[in-house]
Amino acid sequence: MPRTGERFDGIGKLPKETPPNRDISLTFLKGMSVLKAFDEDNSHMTLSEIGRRTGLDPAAARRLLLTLVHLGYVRREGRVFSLTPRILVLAGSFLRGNQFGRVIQPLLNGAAAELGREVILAMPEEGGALMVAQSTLRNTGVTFGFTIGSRLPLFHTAMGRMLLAWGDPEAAEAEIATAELEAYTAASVTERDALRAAVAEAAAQGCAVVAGEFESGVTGVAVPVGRKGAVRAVLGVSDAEDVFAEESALEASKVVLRRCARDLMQAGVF
Amino acid sequence: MPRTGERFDGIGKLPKETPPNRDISLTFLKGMSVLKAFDEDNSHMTLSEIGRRTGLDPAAARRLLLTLVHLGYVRREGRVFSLTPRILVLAGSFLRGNQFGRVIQPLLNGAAAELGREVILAMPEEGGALMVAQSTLRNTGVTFGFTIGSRLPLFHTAMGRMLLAWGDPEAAEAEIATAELEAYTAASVTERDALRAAVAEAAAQGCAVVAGEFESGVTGVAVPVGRKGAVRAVLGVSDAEDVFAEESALEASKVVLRRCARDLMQAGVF
DNA sequence: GAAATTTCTTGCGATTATCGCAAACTTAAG
DNA sequence: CTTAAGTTTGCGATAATCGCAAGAAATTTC
Repeated sequence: MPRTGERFDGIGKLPKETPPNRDISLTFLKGMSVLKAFDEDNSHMTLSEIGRRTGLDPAAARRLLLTLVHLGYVRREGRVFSLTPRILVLAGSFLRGNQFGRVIQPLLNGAAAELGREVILAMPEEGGALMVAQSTLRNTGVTFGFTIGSRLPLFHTAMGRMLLAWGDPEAAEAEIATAELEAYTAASVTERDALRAAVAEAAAQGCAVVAGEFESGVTGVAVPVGRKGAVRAVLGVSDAEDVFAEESALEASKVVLRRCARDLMQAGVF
Repeated sequence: MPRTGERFDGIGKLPKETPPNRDISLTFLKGMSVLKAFDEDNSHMTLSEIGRRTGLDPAAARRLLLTLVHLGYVRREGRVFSLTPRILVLAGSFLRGNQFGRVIQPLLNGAAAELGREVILAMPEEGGALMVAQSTLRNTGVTFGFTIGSRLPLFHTAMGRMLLAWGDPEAAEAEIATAELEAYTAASVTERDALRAAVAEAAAQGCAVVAGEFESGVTGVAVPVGRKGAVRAVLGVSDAEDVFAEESALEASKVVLRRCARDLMQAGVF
């Protein structure tokens, strides 16, 4: 008998093992993969596109999609489907449920005011640093195009490297050893040993400074939030390289960010 | 035969009609209701709480929950479940997929710089105005505690009233006629006829001004984005009442917000 | 500290929701 | 106009899900 329908474990990920786990709902899994199929580069999709992206039968994809439409998370205009803002309600639940509005945001704003520079908070997330909040001071343009929910690369940003350095060492090593290294700029470090050294340096310093490896001419500074080995988040700022070339500016950033990190811990939100 | 398992249509919402719609996936529906069960006031829940909130059998709730844990959207610490930041990835997909980072945010910041005051963008969402973006200038403290994904009431905020006035008139009337009116402050208008008049006024003016009905001493100003009768969003600012008592400040806000609304339309994002 | 209560987990068989196919139908492309 | 691609619907086989109920594990109460 030809098994056409296969176990399912995410977008395009073909079933390798088949653990008959009765505690995981297959249908829900597939539904979520349909929701996940909408990303920055695929915000508007037709049914067959979604079917292809998720590896689902068009008929199945359609039913899950219609369920999402029914719930109001997806809109349908003719033959194209797209997310509605309702998805932000879920995000808002996370943000406000974790005191982002009342506790975290003011602390970020305070640090940003001191530094005169935008401060960003990111949390670890599957192969990246996930932006979860940013100060509402003045947008410097450096982080142009990035919003809450943006993912920053682990290897070539200060925030990413700090997460690696302050998290589980084994996980970091596994990441460094296996991930494919993409060069964003000419300055991007793409040798694994050099990356290990950079991460070790950040671990030793308790802060990471990365210059021009993600965007040319831009330097990032990041400090950890949480205990070493159990990092909960990172705080970071970025600005033109020559700004941080001055030692005092760099030092000031570290001091303020560290104090902010401590305040976040003391506020009990991390 | 005792029907114990019932059709399902959301949190706590008991099944009224039972359309055997083959195009809606029941399991997915339930799974999403588990996800939805996490909100601002219930960010950390135990299994049985979730079961109660969703009306699901504990066993079923558990399986759906474990599915979410498996996917990384929910974390489990002992017996309490809570959302992880991964939920923000979905939000980010919506935001960046709709040009929020690169187009909308700069326009908002521009308007905010002109006004020296935070500008908020909200979209219509089931009985409320959903905050989808805010300028990153300086937080005035007026919107303290509100973040992306926050829902503002329809009746007692300028943004909400503008949405009512510029959207489908029948829907607005239905809303006004049936919704229960909650008074946030002593100034809150709670008579339906008075609300109808206020909404009509906003429709006539093409902008809404609401003073102290949501927060005492705070006035909001809002203008629509989109065609009348087919509003896509609203732009708003708020500040202390006496600030807007001066006619020139009010006018300036309207002018800048309207220009921003026009730019948003021309940018093709709405 | 033991009993009582609530909560959580697991197994199971009945039920039924879901699946993929294939055919009908629609829209786009050549 | 013909061909191709995409979408919708029906259908029956299959397998996933369901609620229950019993057992285990906490938590609370006395």
